[in-house]
Amino acid sequence: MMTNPDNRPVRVRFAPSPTGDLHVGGARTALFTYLFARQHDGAFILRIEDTDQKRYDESSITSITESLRWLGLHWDEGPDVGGPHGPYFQSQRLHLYREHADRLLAKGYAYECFCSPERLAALREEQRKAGRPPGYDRHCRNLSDEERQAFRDQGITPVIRLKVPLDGTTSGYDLLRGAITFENNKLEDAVLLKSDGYPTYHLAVVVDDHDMGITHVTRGEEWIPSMPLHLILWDAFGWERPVFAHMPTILKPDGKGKLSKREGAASVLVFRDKGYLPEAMVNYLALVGWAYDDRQEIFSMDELIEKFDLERVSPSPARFNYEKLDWMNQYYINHILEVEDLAGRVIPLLKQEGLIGDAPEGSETYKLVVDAVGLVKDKMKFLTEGPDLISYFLVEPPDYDAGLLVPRKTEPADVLRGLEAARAAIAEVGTEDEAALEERLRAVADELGLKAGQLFMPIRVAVTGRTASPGLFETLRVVNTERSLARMDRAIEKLKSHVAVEAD
RNA sequence: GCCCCCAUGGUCUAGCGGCCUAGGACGCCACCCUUUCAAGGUGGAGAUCGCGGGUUCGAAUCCCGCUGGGGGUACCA
Repeated sequence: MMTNPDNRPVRVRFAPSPTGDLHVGGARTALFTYLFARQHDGAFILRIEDTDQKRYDESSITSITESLRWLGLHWDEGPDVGGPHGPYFQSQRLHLYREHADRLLAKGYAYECFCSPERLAALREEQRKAGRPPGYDRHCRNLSDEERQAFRDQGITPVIRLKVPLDGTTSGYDLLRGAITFENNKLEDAVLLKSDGYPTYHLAVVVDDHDMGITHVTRGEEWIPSMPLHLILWDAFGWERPVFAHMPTILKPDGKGKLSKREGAASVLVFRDKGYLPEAMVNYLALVGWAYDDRQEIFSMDELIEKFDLERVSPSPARFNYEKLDWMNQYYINHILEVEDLAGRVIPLLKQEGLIGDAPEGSETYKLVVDAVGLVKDKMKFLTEGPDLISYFLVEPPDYDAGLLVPRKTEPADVLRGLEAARAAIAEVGTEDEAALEERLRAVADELGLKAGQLFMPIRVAVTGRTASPGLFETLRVVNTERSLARMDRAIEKLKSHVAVEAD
Protein backbone atom coordinates (compact mmCIF):
# COMPACT_ATOMS: atom_id res chain seq x y z
CA MET A 1 0.00 0.00 0.00
CA MET A 2 1.88 3.03 -1.06
CA THR A 3 0.07 5.61 0.80
CA ASN A 4 0.15 8.27 -1.81
CA PRO A 5 -3.42 8.53 -2.99
CA ASP A 6 -3.05 10.48 -6.19
CA ASN A 7 0.30 9.01 -7.08
CA ARG A 8 2.17 12.26 -7.14
CA PRO A 9 5.95 12.00 -7.26
CA VAL A 10 7.29 11.76 -3.74
CA ARG A 11 8.40 15.03 -2.19
CA VAL A 12 9.55 15.07 1.41
CA ARG A 13 11.30 17.55 3.59
CA PHE A 14 13.45 17.87 6.64
CA ALA A 15 12.51 21.04 8.43
CA PRO A 16 14.69 21.89 11.40
CA SER A 17 14.39 25.06 13.38
CA PRO A 18 17.67 26.91 13.78
CA THR A 19 17.82 26.89 17.53
CA GLY A 20 20.87 24.72 18.07
CA ASP A 21 22.97 21.95 16.58
CA LEU A 22 21.49 19.00 14.74
CA HIS A 23 21.15 16.24 17.30
CA VAL A 24 21.01 12.53 16.63
CA GLY A 25 17.23 12.34 16.85
CA GLY A 26 16.87 14.96 14.17
CA ALA A 27 19.62 13.33 12.17
CA ARG A 28 17.76 10.05 12.14
CA THR A 29 14.53 11.71 11.07
CA ALA A 30 16.50 13.41 8.30
CA LEU A 31 18.09 10.09 7.33
CA PHE A 32 14.79 8.22 7.15
CA THR A 33 13.27 11.05 5.16
CA TYR A 34 16.23 11.11 2.81
CA LEU A 35 16.18 7.35 2.28
CA PHE A 36 12.49 7.45 1.55
CA ALA A 37 12.98 10.22 -1.01
CA ARG A 38 15.84 8.47 -2.77
CA GLN A 39 14.21 5.07 -2.99
CA HIS A 40 11.18 6.64 -4.64
CA ASP A 41 13.24 8.87 -6.89
CA GLY A 42 11.59 11.73 -5.09
CA ALA A 43 12.81 15.09 -3.93
CA PHE A 44 14.43 15.70 -0.56
CA ILE A 45 13.95 19.26 0.55
CA LEU A 46 15.57 21.20 3.35
CA ARG A 47 13.49 23.95 4.85
CA ILE A 48 14.55 26.17 7.71
CA GLU A 49 11.77 26.87 10.18
CA ASP A 50 13.02 30.11 11.59
CA THR A 51 9.80 31.54 12.91
CA ASP A 52 10.87 32.00 16.49
CA GLN A 53 12.80 35.20 16.72
CA LYS A 54 13.56 34.70 20.39
CA ARG A 55 15.30 31.36 20.01
CA TYR A 56 16.84 32.02 16.62
CA ASP A 57 20.53 31.19 16.45
CA GLU A 58 22.16 32.01 13.16
CA SER A 59 25.19 29.78 13.66
CA SER A 60 22.97 26.75 13.93
CA ILE A 61 22.00 27.03 10.27
CA THR A 62 25.59 26.40 9.29
CA SER A 63 26.02 23.66 11.82
CA ILE A 64 22.84 21.92 10.68
CA THR A 65 23.74 22.06 6.99
CA GLU A 66 27.26 20.96 7.79
CA SER A 67 25.94 18.03 9.77
CA LEU A 68 23.64 16.93 6.97
CA ARG A 69 26.38 17.18 4.39
CA TRP A 70 28.77 15.28 6.60
CA LEU A 71 26.25 12.49 6.90
CA GLY A 72 25.80 12.49 3.16
CA LEU A 73 22.18 13.66 3.23
CA HIS A 74 22.19 16.03 0.29
CA TRP A 75 19.07 18.01 -0.39
CA ASP A 76 17.63 18.73 -3.82
CA GLU A 77 15.99 21.97 -2.83
CA GLY A 78 16.76 24.28 0.03
CA PRO A 79 19.38 26.70 1.34
CA ASP A 80 22.45 27.09 -0.87
CA VAL A 81 20.95 25.07 -3.73
CA GLY A 82 17.67 26.93 -4.21
CA GLY A 83 14.75 25.37 -6.06
CA PRO A 84 11.40 26.17 -7.62
CA HIS A 85 9.48 26.44 -4.34
CA GLY A 86 11.71 28.87 -2.49
CA PRO A 87 12.57 30.72 -0.49
CA TYR A 88 13.36 27.88 1.89
CA PHE A 89 13.55 30.02 4.98
CA GLN A 90 10.19 30.59 6.59
CA SER A 91 11.22 34.03 7.73
CA GLN A 92 11.27 34.98 4.06
CA ARG A 93 7.76 33.71 3.41
CA LEU A 94 5.86 35.85 5.90
CA HIS A 95 3.46 37.30 3.34
CA LEU A 96 2.34 33.79 2.45
CA TYR A 97 1.32 33.00 6.00
CA ARG A 98 -0.42 36.34 6.38
CA GLU A 99 -2.42 35.69 3.22
CA HIS A 100 -3.44 32.26 4.37
CA ALA A 101 -4.35 33.48 7.81
CA ASP A 102 -6.59 36.05 6.18
CA ARG A 103 -8.22 33.38 4.06
CA LEU A 104 -8.98 31.43 7.20
CA LEU A 105 -10.38 34.53 8.83
CA ALA A 106 -12.57 35.22 5.84
CA LYS A 107 -13.86 31.67 5.77
CA GLY A 108 -14.59 31.69 9.48
CA TYR A 109 -11.97 29.09 10.40
CA ALA A 110 -9.99 31.51 12.49
CA TYR A 111 -10.46 34.58 14.63
CA GLU A 112 -8.53 37.48 16.03
CA CYS A 113 -7.57 37.34 19.68
CA PHE A 114 -6.62 40.43 21.62
CA CYS A 115 -5.81 38.76 24.93
CA SER A 116 -2.57 39.96 26.45
CA PRO A 117 0.18 37.55 27.44
CA GLU A 118 -0.48 38.68 31.00
CA ARG A 119 -4.11 37.66 30.87
CA LEU A 120 -3.14 34.32 29.38
CA ALA A 121 -0.58 33.73 32.09
CA ALA A 122 -3.05 34.67 34.79
CA LEU A 123 -5.61 32.36 33.24
CA ARG A 124 -3.19 29.44 33.28
CA GLU A 125 -2.28 30.15 36.86
CA GLU A 126 -5.92 30.23 37.85
CA GLN A 127 -6.57 26.94 36.06
CA ARG A 128 -3.58 25.36 37.67
CA LYS A 129 -4.75 26.37 41.14
CA ALA A 130 -8.25 25.11 40.48
CA GLY A 131 -6.78 21.84 39.28
CA ARG A 132 -8.33 22.31 35.89
CA PRO A 133 -6.59 21.51 32.61
CA PRO A 134 -4.79 24.54 31.22
CA GLY A 135 -5.91 26.02 27.97
CA TYR A 136 -7.16 29.13 26.28
CA ASP A 137 -10.71 29.95 27.35
CA ARG A 138 -11.75 31.18 23.90
CA HIS A 139 -12.37 34.59 25.35
CA CYS A 140 -12.11 36.30 21.94
CA ARG A 141 -13.75 33.62 19.84
CA ASN A 142 -17.01 35.44 19.45
CA LEU A 143 -16.06 39.09 19.56
CA SER A 144 -18.25 41.47 17.61
CA ASP A 145 -16.90 43.81 14.99
CA GLU A 146 -17.33 46.67 17.42
CA GLU A 147 -15.43 44.94 20.18
CA ARG A 148 -12.57 44.14 17.85
CA GLN A 149 -12.46 47.70 16.63
CA ALA A 150 -12.37 48.92 20.21
CA PHE A 151 -9.30 46.81 20.93
CA ARG A 152 -7.72 48.09 17.71
CA ASP A 153 -8.32 51.64 18.78
CA GLN A 154 -6.36 50.86 21.91
CA GLY A 155 -3.44 49.96 19.67
CA ILE A 156 -3.54 46.24 20.41
CA THR A 157 -2.30 43.98 17.62
CA PRO A 158 -4.21 40.72 17.68
CA VAL A 159 -2.93 37.22 17.16
CA ILE A 160 -4.93 34.92 14.91
CA ARG A 161 -6.24 31.73 16.42
CA LEU A 162 -7.63 28.61 14.84
CA LYS A 163 -11.34 28.17 15.45
CA VAL A 164 -11.31 24.51 16.43
CA PRO A 165 -14.64 22.65 16.12
CA LEU A 166 -16.24 22.43 19.56
CA ASP A 167 -17.35 18.84 19.23
CA GLY A 168 -16.82 15.77 17.13
CA THR A 169 -13.50 14.13 16.50
CA THR A 170 -10.57 14.56 14.19
CA SER A 171 -8.88 11.45 12.90
CA GLY A 172 -5.66 11.06 11.08
CA TYR A 173 -3.54 8.27 9.82
CA ASP A 174 0.03 7.71 10.83
CA LEU A 175 2.09 5.45 8.61
CA LEU A 176 3.73 3.72 11.57
CA ARG A 177 0.80 3.63 13.93
CA GLY A 178 -2.39 3.54 11.91
CA ALA A 179 -5.43 5.64 12.73
CA ILE A 180 -5.26 8.13 15.57
CA THR A 181 -8.36 9.91 16.77
CA PHE A 182 -8.63 13.05 18.85
CA GLU A 183 -11.64 14.59 20.49
CA ASN A 184 -12.12 18.11 19.26
CA ASN A 185 -13.23 19.38 22.65
CA LYS A 186 -9.76 18.57 23.99
CA LEU A 187 -8.11 20.68 21.32
CA GLU A 188 -6.99 24.25 21.74
CA ASP A 189 -7.69 27.28 19.63
CA ALA A 190 -4.01 27.44 18.85
CA VAL A 191 -2.35 30.64 17.78
CA LEU A 192 -1.59 30.59 14.05
CA LEU A 193 -0.15 34.02 13.53
CA LYS A 194 1.70 35.81 16.29
CA SER A 195 1.42 39.49 16.99
CA ASP A 196 4.87 40.03 15.55
CA GLY A 197 3.57 38.90 12.17
CA TYR A 198 5.40 35.57 12.29
CA PRO A 199 3.42 32.36 11.98
CA THR A 200 3.55 29.63 14.59
CA TYR A 201 4.72 26.19 13.57
CA HIS A 202 1.15 25.02 13.02
CA LEU A 203 0.32 27.50 10.30
CA ALA A 204 3.74 27.60 8.70
CA VAL A 205 4.19 23.86 8.42
CA VAL A 206 0.83 23.32 6.76
CA VAL A 207 1.10 26.24 4.38
CA ASP A 208 4.63 25.33 3.35
CA ASP A 209 4.09 21.61 3.09
CA HIS A 210 1.23 22.32 0.75
CA ASP A 211 3.03 25.03 -1.17
CA MET A 212 6.07 22.86 -1.62
CA GLY A 213 4.05 19.87 -2.73
CA ILE A 214 5.05 17.68 0.18
CA THR A 215 3.49 14.23 -0.14
CA HIS A 216 4.73 12.69 3.12
CA VAL A 217 5.15 14.57 6.36
CA THR A 218 7.94 13.00 8.38
CA ARG A 219 8.87 14.41 11.75
CA GLY A 220 9.43 13.45 15.38
CA GLU A 221 6.62 11.89 17.38
CA GLU A 222 6.48 14.89 19.67
CA TRP A 223 4.28 16.31 16.91
CA ILE A 224 1.55 13.70 17.19
CA PRO A 225 -0.46 15.76 19.68
CA SER A 226 -0.66 18.67 17.27
CA MET A 227 -1.47 16.54 14.26
CA PRO A 228 -5.24 17.20 14.65
CA LEU A 229 -4.62 20.93 14.45
CA HIS A 230 -2.75 20.44 11.23
CA LEU A 231 -5.39 18.12 9.89
CA ILE A 232 -8.06 20.70 10.61
CA LEU A 233 -5.97 23.27 8.75
CA TRP A 234 -5.39 21.05 5.73
CA ASP A 235 -9.13 20.47 5.59
CA ALA A 236 -10.04 24.10 6.17
CA PHE A 237 -7.90 25.15 3.23
CA GLY A 238 -9.52 22.44 1.18
CA TRP A 239 -6.23 20.75 0.43
CA GLU A 240 -5.64 17.06 0.12
CA ARG A 241 -3.92 15.77 3.22
CA PRO A 242 -0.41 14.36 2.94
CA VAL A 243 0.63 11.09 4.54
CA PHE A 244 1.95 11.49 8.06
CA ALA A 245 4.78 9.45 9.55
CA HIS A 246 6.00 10.31 13.03
CA MET A 247 9.41 8.96 13.93
CA PRO A 248 9.81 7.52 17.42
CA THR A 249 11.84 9.41 19.96
CA ILE A 250 15.45 8.54 20.68
CA LEU A 251 15.85 8.22 24.42
CA LYS A 252 18.90 8.72 26.58
CA PRO A 253 20.91 5.55 27.29
CA ASP A 254 19.22 5.20 30.66
CA GLY A 255 15.83 5.58 29.05
CA LYS A 256 14.93 8.52 31.25
CA GLY A 257 13.76 11.18 28.86
CA LYS A 258 14.61 11.94 25.30
CA LEU A 259 18.03 12.62 23.98
CA SER A 260 17.47 16.32 23.64
CA LYS A 261 19.24 18.84 21.54
CA ARG A 262 20.27 20.51 24.75
CA GLU A 263 22.71 17.71 25.39
CA GLY A 264 25.92 18.68 23.69
CA ALA A 265 27.01 15.11 23.33
CA ALA A 266 24.02 14.43 21.13
CA SER A 267 25.15 16.90 18.50
CA VAL A 268 26.12 15.32 15.20
CA LEU A 269 29.13 17.58 14.90
CA VAL A 270 30.42 16.40 18.25
CA PHE A 271 30.37 12.84 16.97
CA ARG A 272 32.28 13.93 13.90
CA ASP A 273 34.89 15.68 16.02
CA LYS A 274 35.25 12.67 18.27
CA GLY A 275 36.34 10.61 15.30
CA TYR A 276 33.21 8.79 14.23
CA LEU A 277 32.76 7.98 10.56
CA PRO A 278 29.66 9.31 8.85
CA GLU A 279 29.12 5.85 7.34
CA ALA A 280 29.03 4.27 10.79
CA MET A 281 26.84 7.01 12.15
CA VAL A 282 24.35 6.58 9.31
CA ASN A 283 24.40 2.80 9.64
CA TYR A 284 23.86 2.92 13.38
CA LEU A 285 21.13 5.53 13.21
CA ALA A 286 19.32 3.49 10.57
CA LEU A 287 19.20 0.62 13.04
CA VAL A 288 17.63 2.63 15.82
CA GLY A 289 13.99 1.81 15.29
CA TRP A 290 14.39 -0.08 12.05
CA ALA A 291 15.73 -3.48 11.06
CA TYR A 292 15.86 -5.19 7.71
CA ASP A 293 15.69 -8.76 8.93
CA ASP A 294 17.29 -10.96 11.56
CA ARG A 295 20.68 -11.18 9.87
CA GLN A 296 21.99 -8.10 8.10
CA GLU A 297 23.23 -5.18 10.18
CA ILE A 298 25.85 -3.56 8.00
CA PHE A 299 24.46 -1.34 5.28
CA SER A 300 25.99 1.17 2.94
CA MET A 301 23.93 4.22 2.10
CA ASP A 302 23.05 2.65 -1.25
CA GLU A 303 21.87 -0.53 0.41
CA LEU A 304 19.80 1.48 2.84
CA ILE A 305 18.19 3.34 -0.03
CA GLU A 306 17.34 -0.01 -1.55
CA LYS A 307 16.21 -1.83 1.58
CA PHE A 308 14.87 0.76 3.98
CA ASP A 309 11.14 0.66 4.55
CA LEU A 310 9.47 3.58 6.27
CA GLU A 311 6.43 1.49 7.14
CA ARG A 312 8.60 -0.97 9.02
CA VAL A 313 10.00 1.65 11.36
CA SER A 314 9.07 0.66 14.89
CA PRO A 315 6.71 3.08 16.62
CA SER A 316 8.28 2.56 20.02
CA PRO A 317 10.94 4.89 21.42
CA ALA A 318 14.48 3.52 21.49
CA ARG A 319 17.46 4.24 23.68
CA PHE A 320 20.67 5.49 22.20
CA ASN A 321 23.39 2.89 22.67
CA TYR A 322 26.88 4.34 22.57
CA GLU A 323 28.54 0.91 22.90
CA LYS A 324 26.93 -0.33 19.74
CA LEU A 325 27.75 2.85 17.86
CA ASP A 326 31.38 2.52 18.97
CA TRP A 327 31.45 -1.08 17.82
CA MET A 328 29.96 -0.05 14.50
CA ASN A 329 32.53 2.70 14.08
CA GLN A 330 35.41 0.41 14.80
CA TYR A 331 33.94 -2.23 12.52
CA TYR A 332 33.83 0.25 9.65
CA ILE A 333 37.39 1.33 10.33
CA ASN A 334 38.70 -2.20 10.53
CA HIS A 335 36.59 -4.07 8.04
CA ILE A 336 34.69 -1.82 5.66
CA LEU A 337 36.88 1.08 4.69
CA GLU A 338 39.72 0.58 2.19
CA VAL A 339 43.06 1.29 3.82
CA GLU A 340 43.76 4.18 1.45
CA ASP A 341 40.40 5.67 2.29
CA LEU A 342 41.02 5.32 6.00
CA ALA A 343 44.49 6.81 5.69
CA GLY A 344 43.09 9.68 3.70
CA ARG A 345 40.83 10.54 6.62
CA VAL A 346 43.62 10.28 9.17
CA ILE A 347 46.02 12.47 7.23
CA PRO A 348 44.33 15.77 8.07
CA LEU A 349 44.58 14.88 11.74
CA LEU A 350 48.26 14.03 11.34
CA LYS A 351 48.92 17.40 9.75
CA GLN A 352 46.96 19.08 12.47
CA GLU A 353 49.18 17.48 15.08
CA GLY A 354 52.32 18.31 13.18
CA LEU A 355 53.26 14.68 12.65
CA ILE A 356 53.57 15.12 8.92
CA GLY A 357 53.87 17.98 6.49
CA ASP A 358 52.25 17.93 3.11
CA ALA A 359 51.65 14.36 2.07
CA PRO A 360 50.21 14.35 -1.42
CA GLU A 361 48.85 11.08 -2.68
CA GLY A 362 51.73 8.99 -4.02
CA SER A 363 54.39 10.69 -1.91
CA GLU A 364 56.70 8.69 0.36
CA THR A 365 54.98 10.07 3.45
CA TYR A 366 51.59 9.17 2.05
CA LYS A 367 52.69 5.62 1.38
CA LEU A 368 54.17 5.35 4.84
CA VAL A 369 50.91 6.54 6.41
CA VAL A 370 48.91 4.04 4.37
CA ASP A 371 51.20 1.20 5.46
CA ALA A 372 51.13 2.28 9.08
CA VAL A 373 47.36 2.73 9.15
CA GLY A 374 46.98 -0.71 7.60
CA LEU A 375 48.90 -2.17 10.52
CA VAL A 376 47.05 -0.43 13.34
CA LYS A 377 43.50 -0.21 12.04
CA ASP A 378 42.38 -3.19 14.07
CA LYS A 379 42.95 -1.19 17.23
CA MET A 380 41.40 2.02 15.98
CA LYS A 381 37.99 2.74 17.37
CA PHE A 382 37.97 6.39 16.41
CA LEU A 383 39.68 8.32 13.65
CA THR A 384 41.09 10.60 16.31
CA GLU A 385 43.13 7.72 17.72
CA GLY A 386 44.99 7.42 14.43
CA PRO A 387 47.78 9.92 15.05
CA ASP A 388 48.80 8.38 18.36
CA LEU A 389 48.58 4.84 17.03
CA ILE A 390 50.93 5.45 14.14
CA SER A 391 53.11 8.23 15.53
CA TYR A 392 56.23 6.07 15.90
CA PHE A 393 56.12 5.20 12.23
CA LEU A 394 56.41 8.88 11.43
CA VAL A 395 58.60 10.39 14.11
CA GLU A 396 61.02 9.17 16.75
CA PRO A 397 59.17 7.77 19.76
CA PRO A 398 59.30 10.06 22.77
CA ASP A 399 61.50 9.08 25.66
CA TYR A 400 60.29 6.06 27.59
CA ASP A 401 61.14 4.38 30.86
CA ALA A 402 64.07 1.96 30.47
CA GLY A 403 62.17 -0.47 32.67
CA LEU A 404 59.75 -1.02 29.78
CA LEU A 405 62.54 -2.81 27.94
CA VAL A 406 62.71 -5.50 30.58
CA PRO A 407 59.85 -8.02 30.51
CA ARG A 408 58.68 -9.60 33.71
CA LYS A 409 60.73 -12.53 34.91
CA THR A 410 63.61 -11.52 32.70
CA GLU A 411 67.07 -10.36 33.74
CA PRO A 412 68.16 -6.95 32.42
CA ALA A 413 71.48 -8.49 31.45
CA ASP A 414 69.72 -11.05 29.29
CA VAL A 415 67.67 -8.34 27.68
CA LEU A 416 70.82 -6.42 26.90
CA ARG A 417 72.47 -9.44 25.30
CA GLY A 418 69.28 -10.13 23.41
CA LEU A 419 69.01 -6.61 22.04
CA GLU A 420 72.63 -6.57 20.95
CA ALA A 421 72.29 -9.90 19.19
CA ALA A 422 69.01 -8.82 17.64
CA ARG A 423 70.59 -5.59 16.46
CA ALA A 424 73.30 -7.52 14.72
CA ALA A 425 70.75 -9.83 13.14
CA ILE A 426 68.63 -6.94 11.86
CA ALA A 427 71.73 -5.25 10.47
CA GLU A 428 72.54 -8.41 8.60
CA VAL A 429 69.13 -9.57 7.39
CA GLY A 430 67.34 -6.24 7.12
CA THR A 431 63.64 -5.67 7.88
CA GLU A 432 62.24 -6.00 4.39
CA ASP A 433 61.81 -9.77 4.42
CA GLU A 434 59.58 -10.36 7.44
CA ALA A 435 59.72 -14.13 7.30
CA ALA A 436 63.49 -14.24 7.03
CA LEU A 437 63.96 -11.85 9.90
CA GLU A 438 61.49 -13.73 12.07
CA GLU A 439 63.29 -16.99 11.42
CA ARG A 440 66.60 -15.40 12.29
CA LEU A 441 65.40 -13.72 15.48
CA ARG A 442 63.73 -16.88 16.72
CA ALA A 443 67.06 -18.58 16.27
CA VAL A 444 68.73 -15.81 18.23
CA ALA A 445 66.30 -16.28 21.08
CA ASP A 446 67.00 -19.98 21.04
CA GLU A 447 70.74 -19.52 21.15
CA LEU A 448 70.43 -17.19 24.14
CA GLY A 449 68.01 -19.49 25.92
CA LEU A 450 65.22 -16.91 25.82
CA LYS A 451 61.59 -17.39 25.03
CA ALA A 452 60.44 -15.62 21.89
CA GLY A 453 58.48 -13.10 23.91
CA GLN A 454 61.49 -12.31 26.09
CA LEU A 455 63.36 -11.19 23.03
CA PHE A 456 60.51 -9.73 21.00
CA MET A 457 59.10 -7.46 23.67
CA PRO A 458 62.37 -5.58 24.22
CA ILE A 459 62.72 -5.11 20.46
CA ARG A 460 59.16 -3.87 20.25
CA VAL A 461 59.73 -1.33 22.98
CA ALA A 462 63.04 -0.29 21.48
CA VAL A 463 61.49 0.39 18.09
CA THR A 464 58.08 1.76 19.08
CA GLY A 465 58.62 3.10 22.58
CA ARG A 466 55.61 1.19 23.83
CA THR A 467 54.53 -2.32 24.74
CA ALA A 468 51.53 -2.55 22.46
CA SER A 469 52.02 -2.52 18.71
CA PRO A 470 51.11 -4.46 15.60
CA GLY A 471 53.04 -7.66 14.87
CA LEU A 472 56.73 -7.13 15.48
CA PHE A 473 58.00 -8.01 12.04
CA GLU A 474 55.50 -5.98 10.06
CA THR A 475 56.22 -3.11 12.39
CA LEU A 476 59.95 -3.40 11.79
CA ARG A 477 59.40 -3.57 8.06
CA VAL A 478 57.39 -0.38 7.93
CA VAL A 479 59.72 1.47 10.30
CA ASN A 480 62.51 0.18 8.01
CA THR A 481 65.99 -1.17 8.66
CA GLU A 482 67.85 2.07 9.14
CA ARG A 483 65.49 3.62 11.66
CA SER A 484 65.04 0.30 13.45
CA LEU A 485 68.79 0.01 13.96
CA ALA A 486 69.05 3.57 15.25
CA ARG A 487 66.28 2.92 17.76
CA MET A 488 67.89 -0.35 18.80
CA ASP A 489 71.09 1.53 19.48
CA ARG A 490 69.25 4.07 21.54
CA ALA A 491 67.60 1.33 23.56
CA ILE A 492 70.87 -0.47 24.14
CA GLU A 493 72.46 2.70 25.49
CA LYS A 494 69.44 3.41 27.60
CA LEU A 495 69.46 -0.08 29.02
CA LYS A 496 73.15 0.04 29.74
CA SER A 497 72.85 3.12 31.90
CA HIS A 498 69.75 1.67 33.49
CA VAL A 499 71.65 -1.48 34.42
CA ALA A 500 74.55 0.60 35.70
CA VAL A 501 72.24 2.59 37.93
CA GLU A 502 70.62 -0.58 39.22
CA ALA A 503 74.05 -2.00 40.02
CA ASP A 504 75.07 1.00 42.13
C1' G B 1 -4.54 16.77 36.12
C1' C B 2 -5.96 16.06 30.93
C1' C B 3 -4.71 14.20 25.91
C1' C B 4 -1.70 11.08 22.75
C1' C B 5 1.87 7.25 21.78
C1' C B 6 4.53 2.90 23.14
C1' A B 7 5.55 -2.17 25.58
C1' U B 8 10.13 -9.36 23.01
C1' G B 9 16.88 -10.83 27.33
C1' G B 10 20.80 -4.94 30.19
C1' U B 11 20.38 -2.31 25.00
C1' C B 12 18.79 -2.23 19.52
C1' U B 13 15.70 -5.64 17.35
C1' A B 14 13.51 -10.44 14.07
C1' G B 15 8.70 -12.34 14.77
C1' C B 16 3.00 -9.96 11.66
C1' G B 17 -2.05 -17.23 14.76
C1' G B 18 0.72 -23.12 14.41
C1' C B 19 7.79 -23.11 11.32
C1' C B 20 9.25 -20.25 18.65
C1' U B 21 11.81 -25.77 23.41
C1' A B 22 11.47 -17.11 20.76
C1' G B 23 16.30 -15.85 16.02
C1' G B 24 20.29 -11.97 15.27
C1' A B 25 23.47 -7.80 16.89
C1' C B 26 25.88 -4.80 20.88
C1' G B 27 27.53 -5.55 25.79
C1' C B 28 29.17 -9.43 29.38
C1' C B 29 31.86 -14.32 30.59
C1' A B 30 35.00 -18.56 29.09
C1' C B 31 38.15 -20.97 25.81
C1' C B 32 41.11 -20.99 21.16
C1' C B 33 44.69 -18.33 18.11
C1' U B 34 49.23 -15.56 19.77
C1' U B 35 55.79 -12.10 20.20
C1' U B 36 52.39 -7.51 23.00
C1' C B 37 47.68 -4.99 22.28
C1' A B 38 43.90 -5.62 19.37
C1' A B 39 41.29 -8.10 15.68
C1' G B 40 39.39 -12.93 14.67
C1' G B 41 37.26 -17.95 15.85
C1' U B 42 34.30 -21.16 19.13
C1' G B 43 31.11 -21.66 23.11
C1' G B 44 28.16 -19.68 27.27
C1' A B 45 25.09 -16.92 30.76
C1' G B 46 20.91 -13.80 29.97
C1' A B 47 13.42 -13.36 27.99
C1' U B 48 7.85 -17.78 32.05
C1' C B 49 7.56 -12.31 24.97
C1' G B 50 5.20 -6.13 31.39
C1' C B 51 0.61 -8.10 34.23
C1' G B 52 -4.57 -9.89 34.13
C1' G B 53 -8.63 -11.23 31.39
C1' G B 54 -10.73 -12.76 26.90
C1' U B 55 -11.11 -14.65 21.26
C1' U B 56 -9.25 -19.38 19.14
C1' C B 57 -8.32 -26.36 18.43
C1' G B 58 -3.87 -23.17 19.05
C1' A B 59 -1.34 -16.31 20.91
C1' A B 60 4.84 -13.10 21.64
C1' U B 61 1.48 -12.46 17.51
C1' C B 62 -5.90 -10.49 17.62
C1' C B 63 -9.37 -7.75 21.47
C1' C B 64 -10.19 -5.39 26.40
C1' G B 65 -8.45 -3.72 31.15
C1' C B 66 -4.37 -2.64 34.29
C1' U B 67 0.56 -1.30 35.12
C1' G B 68 4.93 0.85 33.49
C1' G B 69 7.64 4.10 30.24
C1' G B 70 7.73 8.16 26.83
C1' G B 71 5.66 12.51 24.56
C1' G B 72 2.33 16.78 24.46
C1' U B 73 -0.36 20.37 27.19
C1' A B 74 3.40 28.39 24.97
C1' C B 75 2.15 34.60 20.77
C1' C B 76 8.81 27.34 21.08
C1' A B 77 9.56 24.33 17.48
